[in-house]
Amino acid sequence: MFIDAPARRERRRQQIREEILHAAREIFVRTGYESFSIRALAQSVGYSPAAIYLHFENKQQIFDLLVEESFAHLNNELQALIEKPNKNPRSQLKAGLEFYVHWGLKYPSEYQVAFVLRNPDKKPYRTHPAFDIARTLVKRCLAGSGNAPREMELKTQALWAATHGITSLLIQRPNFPWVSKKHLIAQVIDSAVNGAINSKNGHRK
Amino acid sequence: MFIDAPARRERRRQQIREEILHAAREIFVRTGYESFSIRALAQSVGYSPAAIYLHFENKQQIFDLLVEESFAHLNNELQALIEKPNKNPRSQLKAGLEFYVHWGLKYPSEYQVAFVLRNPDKKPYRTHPAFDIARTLVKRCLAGSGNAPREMELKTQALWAATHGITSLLIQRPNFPWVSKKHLIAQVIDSAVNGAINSKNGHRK
DNA sequence: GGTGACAACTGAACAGTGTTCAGTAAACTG
DNA sequence: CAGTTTACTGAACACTGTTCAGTTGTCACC
Repeated sequence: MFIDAPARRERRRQQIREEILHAAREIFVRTGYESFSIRALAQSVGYSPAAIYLHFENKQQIFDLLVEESFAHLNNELQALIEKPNKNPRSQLKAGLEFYVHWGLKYPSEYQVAFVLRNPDKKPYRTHPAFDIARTLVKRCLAGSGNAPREMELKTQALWAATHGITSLLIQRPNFPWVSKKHLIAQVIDSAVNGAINSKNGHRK
Repeated sequence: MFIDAPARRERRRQQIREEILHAAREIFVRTGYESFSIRALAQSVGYSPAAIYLHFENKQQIFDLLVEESFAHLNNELQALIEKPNKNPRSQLKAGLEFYVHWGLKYPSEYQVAFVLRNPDKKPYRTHPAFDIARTLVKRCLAGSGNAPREMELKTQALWAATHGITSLLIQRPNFPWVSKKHLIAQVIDSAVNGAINSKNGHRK
């Protein structure tokens, strides 16, 4: 034998975990997190409901894993976006924020679970990688401007708040008579960025 | 008899409805909407769960009524605030938005039910009175500036988005390491307002 | 005062939900 | 082959929102 049975079993376990998660994601995006049920998940993978709990702690953990995976993708794409060197920091920041909004609209269920559902005091608090990226972008914009770290953090948080606001509203209220989603996103982000980063070379129209 | 029995009964019914709603609000604000249950409500007013359905259509309707009532209060207070004539429109707008945020933080459960929960396509869409107030404030600020109605609407929506963003984040993530809630609210609102209303007499520090 | 109509209310049930646990069956180990 | 470990299930628990047949109490009319 080249691989011992314990390792073989562990591999098999991992395989099943992923199979369950895969099915979970399918149900999750198809029916939304609100009607996602362990029983439906179990049935879709051909297990009894109890079997799910041999592989996962509880329903919340499954949500967390799905969301984490999705946000890892967002993170990668954002990272790639900000590594393009030919753009100035300011428009890179804007592009990043706009990308964030569109990503949220593309994966509304993930976004909702991540940001909209109650998040009780679990964990000391892990900041989202996307937020870290925003912070470095802000720092780039404000490099050599004499801004204190505290102030940069404040501005990053303000940027996030505004961006989150338009994202979550567009997700939650798709049928509100928005005058123009595209212009609205641009308006929110432009205002927030202008308010955070003094537009030395900004020109008001 | 001065009052006929049907009217007497109807009055009694109304009284009970209000008693139930009162108890519902108490549970609602104490335990949050997530753990609000018809059964708990029934027990707290000394009825069987089924009795609740003689007075209300379903759980959602009870939520709706509670939220509506709360927002009516917000609306009144906002209305009073904008009728103070001694302030210029711009700072009135800011004050209104700040008031909105603080109101949301004061009544987080109501705010969540109103804005955070899925709102499927029911009704053609009733805009919130608070939003209407925001619109008139924006119009006041931009009076005689040559802004088209569409543009004013866009700016109002953008203001709302940013304000909602900071409100909902502070509600959902009370334990995030916010650098300063007070400054953060101010930063978000200032940026949004500056971005929406050209600051003729605005001075950057 | 007796009787029928109607309103208010309840007990029990239905169809769900997340989660646990004793017990079984299969797989691996010595 | 016996014994241990692992994977899994059936059934149950404690909930949830909601419905409905049946019971009680109140009122109006004869």
